[in-house]
Amino acid sequence: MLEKTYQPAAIEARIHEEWVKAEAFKAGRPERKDAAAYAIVIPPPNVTGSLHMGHALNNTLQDILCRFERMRGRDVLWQPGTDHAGIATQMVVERQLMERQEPDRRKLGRDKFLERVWAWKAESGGTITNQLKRLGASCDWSRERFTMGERGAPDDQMVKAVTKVFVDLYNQGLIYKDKRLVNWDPQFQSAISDLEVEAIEKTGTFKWTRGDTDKEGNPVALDHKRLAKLLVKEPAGHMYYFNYPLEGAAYDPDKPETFVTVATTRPETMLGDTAVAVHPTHEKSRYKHLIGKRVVLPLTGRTIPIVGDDYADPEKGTGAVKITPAHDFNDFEVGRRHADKLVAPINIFDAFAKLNENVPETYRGLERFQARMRVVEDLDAASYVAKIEPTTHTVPHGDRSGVPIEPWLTDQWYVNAGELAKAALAAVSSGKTRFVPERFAADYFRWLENIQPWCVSRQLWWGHQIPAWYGPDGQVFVATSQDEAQALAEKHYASSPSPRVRGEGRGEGQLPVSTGRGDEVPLWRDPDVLDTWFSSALWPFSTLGWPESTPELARYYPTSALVTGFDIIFFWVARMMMMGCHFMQEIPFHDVYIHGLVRDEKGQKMSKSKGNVVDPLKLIEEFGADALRFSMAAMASQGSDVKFSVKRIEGYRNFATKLWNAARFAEMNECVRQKDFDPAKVKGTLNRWIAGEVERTAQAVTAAIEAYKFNEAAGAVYDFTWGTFCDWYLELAKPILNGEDEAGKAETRATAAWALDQVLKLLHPFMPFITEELWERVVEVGEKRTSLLCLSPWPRYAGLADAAADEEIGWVVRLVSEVRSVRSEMNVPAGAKVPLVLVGAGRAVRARADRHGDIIRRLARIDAITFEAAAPKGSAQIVVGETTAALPLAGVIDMGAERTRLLREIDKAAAEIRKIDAKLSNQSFVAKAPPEVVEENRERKADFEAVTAKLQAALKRVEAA
RNA sequence: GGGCGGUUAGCUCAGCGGUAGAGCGCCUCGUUUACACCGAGGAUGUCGGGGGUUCGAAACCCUCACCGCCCACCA
Repeated sequence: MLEKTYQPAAIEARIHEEWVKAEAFKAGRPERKDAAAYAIVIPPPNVTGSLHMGHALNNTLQDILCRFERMRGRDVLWQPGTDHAGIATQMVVERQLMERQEPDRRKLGRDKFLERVWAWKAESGGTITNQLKRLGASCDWSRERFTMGERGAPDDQMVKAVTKVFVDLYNQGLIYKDKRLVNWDPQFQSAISDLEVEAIEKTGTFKWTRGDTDKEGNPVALDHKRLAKLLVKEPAGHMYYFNYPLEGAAYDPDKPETFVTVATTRPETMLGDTAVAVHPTHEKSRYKHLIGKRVVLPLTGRTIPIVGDDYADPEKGTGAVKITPAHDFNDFEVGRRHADKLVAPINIFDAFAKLNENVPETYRGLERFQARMRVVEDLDAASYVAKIEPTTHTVPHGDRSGVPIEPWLTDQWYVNAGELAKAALAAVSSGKTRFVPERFAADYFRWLENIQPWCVSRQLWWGHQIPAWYGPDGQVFVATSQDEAQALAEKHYASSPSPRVRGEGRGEGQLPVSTGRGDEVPLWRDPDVLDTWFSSALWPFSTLGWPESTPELARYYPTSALVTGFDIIFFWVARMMMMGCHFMQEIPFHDVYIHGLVRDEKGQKMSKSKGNVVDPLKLIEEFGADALRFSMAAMASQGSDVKFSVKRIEGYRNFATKLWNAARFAEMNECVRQKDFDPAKVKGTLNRWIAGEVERTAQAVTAAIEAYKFNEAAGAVYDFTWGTFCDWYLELAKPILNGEDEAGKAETRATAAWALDQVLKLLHPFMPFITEELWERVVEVGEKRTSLLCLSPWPRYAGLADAAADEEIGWVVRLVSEVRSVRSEMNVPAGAKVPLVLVGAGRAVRARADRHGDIIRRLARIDAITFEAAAPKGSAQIVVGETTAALPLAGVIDMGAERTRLLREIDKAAAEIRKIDAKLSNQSFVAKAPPEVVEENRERKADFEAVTAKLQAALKRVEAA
């Protein structure tokens, strides 16, 4: 006997055990070896992370697809795994060191530090996969992969994949080392990619202009103290105007012909200026006559040229722009164009963004915003500051560190993304890979079409170390292993003169390499690691065994679908497309389904700092995994964000209980499954009707999942389960199940059991635990069922719909509903049984009423049904299609109220008729609208007219009484 | 600056050319043996504003307003 309510906690754990024991989710189950394959690779969560609502949404949707396809008989691989998440994980461990007051990573050294990270991974690495299991994720857990492979195993296949991709791309000229400006994160002291930069808007408040006077007319000096205070609090948000004196002119701030004014939001960078640019030809370019002259760069003693360059916009700032090639992306390009006239870019910062030895001694070692203050003060002291204005501008910040990034000139490794993007673009424009919803393809195109070289080296320790070794002369040897690098180096140095040792290299793990001339040179390995997304980009094929050519790769690649959030289309989807197309010569997936973000009730992004994070595990504990999953599916309408709602989850918990009780009802009424039950062969009207409804629902759910319309699929199965199966079918079945007609009872029991099974199946992708439990516990001809629901076939029916049954049950439902409605409106006590008179019923209606008399009596709380030619006096009257039903309630109800009610009904019908008439009397509607629409309107009008006639008759009776 | 999305019942959202919907909340009633995590009934909308296309617009087009997101060289 089933308990009264569904208790998820214990059941979920046990059901999960059963799935595992049966290896239900294992890809390549022998009985499916001839079935079509269906594969999804999981977006690998951070290995040391824990489940958040975004994961819950993402994995629920994937699991719905996988379970659905598995039930449709396909050989499903849902490939699980985790990501090493370079920066994020390294940050966590560094913070741990700090909190425990242990030596920082630099003091610890690389090896010891990495040991700590691996230890942390070992400690917390299982958390998220266990949480995914709690959610019910039907991954093939035996195939779990980690982007970094096994610890200390350079031969690990996941590591080999990364190394091979790097080496191959290098040998193909698609990876190269370059000295150019990168986004430097001074917090991590690492380069980051363009995508990891977030533009944050800043607005200042400080305002000062040379020549300002106070009330007494005295000039107001720049308040250094106030400025300094402000700069500490908010370093950005101001535009500074500086005068650069013309070389040879006697500088006078009051004589504009003696200087050029430049504007900047980053004053400290002036120490690295190598030019001033003005527009060479534009009519509004007020400085163009100065091209070729030089200005004295204050504070430095250097002079720099004024160059003509289109980049200088006469409409912006002062029309003259200072050029700092080492610290600004545009300036770098300008500097490059005028390299013949300029000194080399002057790098003024070190890795911490403190001023380095390239600036005058007095500024060295200053942190960049202190430097900003000092520079402004010193410039002002010499009257070079023209004005300071508050401005609103966007300042690039590191998305993880949260500090302003500094464009910095360094050597980094780059992937020629422009080249790789070609195939990735073609795959989507040709339709081989499809975005759902389609509009996300536009973002994908826009980004890939304008893609910049991808900086893949990171100055971190946690990650795949770049497989490049350097000789003392800086010669690079890119190789899949140290041995191979040594061999390359030996070959190289055997044929070229012994390199002179330049500097001492970067000193790590130096390897001796024989030159073949009896001496040795040291090799050292590049200490940098690869961007985490570099290894994630290989995920669809690395997890399947690449670079080996494995059976899994042959069977499951390209994968069927990818399910992910829009926030990582660029980071991940586009890069998988690039790498997949390049290395596999084949797209990594056919469909990319993009879902939204999970937000809090107010629509805010969930974040730890806001404290509005909801823990899905808590929700699972409180409401069950099924309720959480169902609410995710029901709220996941295509392309829109999901606003989390506890009420909603609670509602679906109630839904689970409802289902549970429907099963309980079936059990109590001995609705036992019959082995060879055929829904096409049932005789009873009610049973024929529910069979048709099952078919319709199965088709709707199937179509919706196929179209990735998860909310529609969830809605269809919800409505059917609650609104059709529970509210009507089971209620209508009660009189039969309690009745004397043994044959009808037997058929209804069998049909109810069958229909419940279909509900369990249709619901299983959404609510796997409760459905699997009920599948097992509702007995089959007295014996326990041993099959698993998750592997049982998906409902596929055709031809069960029966129009006559639909019509008849529809009539019963409407009659019952109307009677209930009138009773309620007329304040008939809920417990009172009243008689029902069917007025002027023909043979067909009589037969119907006889067939379903028990049902009508029970559900509408009627004591007797009789047939009369006219409604008895003092009746409430109801029009149901062609039938007029009367409730003789003289003395019980207020006939005045009944009159009002009828008038209201008549008004409603009249309003509808007016609307339809307006259409039908419109010539062009009749002429131009599709005939079936016109016909439909005519029918509707006729129906309303018939109803009105009956209502009028009813009204007459009431008024006569 | 460019682009995308949103604005529908008190709240959260579906619907996206042919009769305005759901869940929650609200009101009334209910010990009817599956379920009060329930049942029955009910109220509630000039579908953001303004134009247009169409026989017909919540839906398509234009425009405005507001909200959100993404991209963009911090003069």
